[in-house]
Amino acid sequence: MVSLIQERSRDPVLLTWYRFVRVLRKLVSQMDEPIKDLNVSRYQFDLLMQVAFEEGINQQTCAQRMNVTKGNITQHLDRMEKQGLVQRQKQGRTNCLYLTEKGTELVDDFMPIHDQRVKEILSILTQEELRQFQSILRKFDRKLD
Amino acid sequence: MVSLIQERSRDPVLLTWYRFVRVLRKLVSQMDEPIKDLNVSRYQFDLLMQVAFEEGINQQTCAQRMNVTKGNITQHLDRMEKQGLVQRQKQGRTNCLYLTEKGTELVDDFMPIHDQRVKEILSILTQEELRQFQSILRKFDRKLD
DNA sequence: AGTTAATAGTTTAGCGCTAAACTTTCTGTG
DNA sequence: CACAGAAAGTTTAGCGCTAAACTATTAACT
Repeated sequence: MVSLIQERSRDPVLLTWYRFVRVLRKLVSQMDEPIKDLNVSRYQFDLLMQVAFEEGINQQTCAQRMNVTKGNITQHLDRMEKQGLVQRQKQGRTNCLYLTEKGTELVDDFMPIHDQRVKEILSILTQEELRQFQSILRKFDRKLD
Repeated sequence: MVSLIQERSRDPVLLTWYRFVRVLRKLVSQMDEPIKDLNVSRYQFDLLMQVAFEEGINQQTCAQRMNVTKGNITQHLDRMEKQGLVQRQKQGRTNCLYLTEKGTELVDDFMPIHDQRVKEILSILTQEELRQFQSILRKFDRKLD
């Protein structure tokens, strides 16, 4: 048994998988750092960006675009509404979402920092590697539907 | 402002980032599926694999190898010990971890299925792409320390 | 119009994870 | 030897996420 497990631990495909999981965890936590200072998480910021991109968007659409459940959106909005970043406007059964002034300010201030951070991390790849990376991700993306 | 945001939404580097985050979420949830049937999560299974790989390993080492906090390991072990999959053996201030019979059985039964699943997902990449992917991940891995 | 379906949102229980404060045990140095 | 500090584990508060059951509104069909 032991030898089987040790053999397994040298399998390049499995090693790639574990590295993938590990790298993502690191990447995401790196991304979170600068946002913590503003008392807004990366997830909340992404949500804010959705609303900034399309004012009046509803929660369902947000959930679909961010690939999360609508329950999750509800929870984040609860907190963000309390923080005065965003507003729900009930229209029948749907909620239309709008940025408050404070929310708009935060997006304006932080978007460049956020983007800079992403680019800084991805800048370790060459043009060619970035192209390869995109193509690989697209493949996964298509496969996993 | 709107035009700036819309311009941003076409930036290839940012698009790559968002795709990366999205793809990982999908990949991880795919990986979880077959494990759910056995009442063991992927994380618990990975932990089980650590113990199988090195019987008598301690929690701290597990935490380091899995890139998680030791508090997290404590929590998982609590549940897994209740399920009778693993045993703690206190030795001074450290806990030595051992698989129970049930735990060993689960590893034996499930390891091939788990590995098959990983390989199936990664098999959409060509040899060349897998090589590229590994090299890209290694770069991130080194950068993020 | 009245009943059935689907759709939007909320709630709740629970897993996964962290950070930070807290025991307990082990060094190491004067 | 004693006492400071490091190291291993535990606890707790809290965020991020899901699934599933729930409410409320709208659509659709006869």
